[in-house]
Amino acid sequence: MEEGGTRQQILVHAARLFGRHGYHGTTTREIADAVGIRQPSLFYHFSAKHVILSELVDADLAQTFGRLQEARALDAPWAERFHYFLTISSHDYLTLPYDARGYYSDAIFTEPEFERQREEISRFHEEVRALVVEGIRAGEFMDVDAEFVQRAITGLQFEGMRERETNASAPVAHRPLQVSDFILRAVLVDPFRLDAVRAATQFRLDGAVSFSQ
Amino acid sequence: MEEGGTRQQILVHAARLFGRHGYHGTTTREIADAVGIRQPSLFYHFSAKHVILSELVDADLAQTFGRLQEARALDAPWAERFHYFLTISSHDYLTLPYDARGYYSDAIFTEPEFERQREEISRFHEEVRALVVEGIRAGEFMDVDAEFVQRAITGLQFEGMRERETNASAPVAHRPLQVSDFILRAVLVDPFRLDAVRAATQFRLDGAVSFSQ
DNA sequence: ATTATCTATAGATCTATAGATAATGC
DNA sequence: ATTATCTATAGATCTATAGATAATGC
Repeated sequence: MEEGGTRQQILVHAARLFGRHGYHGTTTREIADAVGIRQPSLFYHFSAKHVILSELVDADLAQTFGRLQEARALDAPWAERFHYFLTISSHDYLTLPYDARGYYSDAIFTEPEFERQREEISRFHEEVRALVVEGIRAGEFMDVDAEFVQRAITGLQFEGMRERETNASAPVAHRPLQVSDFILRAVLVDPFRLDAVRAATQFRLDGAVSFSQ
Repeated sequence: MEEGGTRQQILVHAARLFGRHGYHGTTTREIADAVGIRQPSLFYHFSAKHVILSELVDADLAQTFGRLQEARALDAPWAERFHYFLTISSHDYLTLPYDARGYYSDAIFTEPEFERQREEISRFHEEVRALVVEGIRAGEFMDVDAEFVQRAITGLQFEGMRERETNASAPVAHRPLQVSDFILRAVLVDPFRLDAVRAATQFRLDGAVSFSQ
């Protein structure tokens, strides 16, 4: 085997290009040029163009699902679990070698070849909403519309990703905490709990990841 | 003259298709089919495909810029001006005959033929950030990162738009207030001011537009 | 004459396949 | 023999133009 080299380069460059110009706005020739091979050579590594995007999305979803379960399993108030999930998942995709999420903003998942991804994304959103509902039931969150909050998270994370693409010099180090702080402050029954909640997340991440803020 | 009919239909259907499949994911044939004319007949009304998107974006930007200036000119605390702007502009694009914003999510504005739009969007974002900074200076808003807030707004509004497309039965009537409430609560130094701020917006809109909430 | 459509098609892509070629490993 | 590339190209688009046609208005 000893793959890695070219195959990984294709994924990295495809992710960047899909993020910048959309799936349909990126040609297989452009990806190949970026990698430094001829266009047909792509098809030795991937059977079709859509398989490249599928693989990127699958990897991203698997990681994010894992983070969600990790956060849910914490023995802590729902606000802390939610804040932790938002911080760690934002951090994840801001530090990936390629930019996930950039390609989510394309309205690509309406197409039949991405049906599986569409279903998984929808299952993921369901689980995020369930987390919000737990917080509401526990009396920690306002009686917000869970779907709205889930959409707000998606919107914020997409924008965070886009920033990374459009503004290379952006100080992304404290973005993950900004995302989670922003959302928690908007939903907490007692917004002044935020400092303590953030401190708990920072404590959990200490050693593993370091944030400036 | 007596245009209107076909030309307007092209704009409406193109907007819907661009929103659903992206600019590059939509062909001129699909637009024409939706309108009920042959593909080349599009070019009698628009000199090129990109002119259709340009016109849609221009109309949307002009309206939103107008709303921003209307809000800035209010004789009221910055929190109220900001809340009013967010509510009215969200309401605008949720009630348009076609879905603006859907096509913003495509990473289309990196292409040279949309340079003017890119510049105007960037000028618009600058003005939004300026509004946030005024609120911070006045001591009404937390010392948040204005760029982050501006991006949060963009993200939330994109998602609101996407909801409209993917979920036809969604109760969008109260979405505008949800967007503005969510953001204000996240940035207000005193989150408990929100009820009064929202009431001021509702009073301003009374008669003009009606919200359920 | 003007307006709005149509058919036919040029010319430029774009994805994917076929089959050759070179390098490496047994 | 296997792995990874290449050249050449088929076949399917996709945008846009050329020029014909029908309907309306003077």
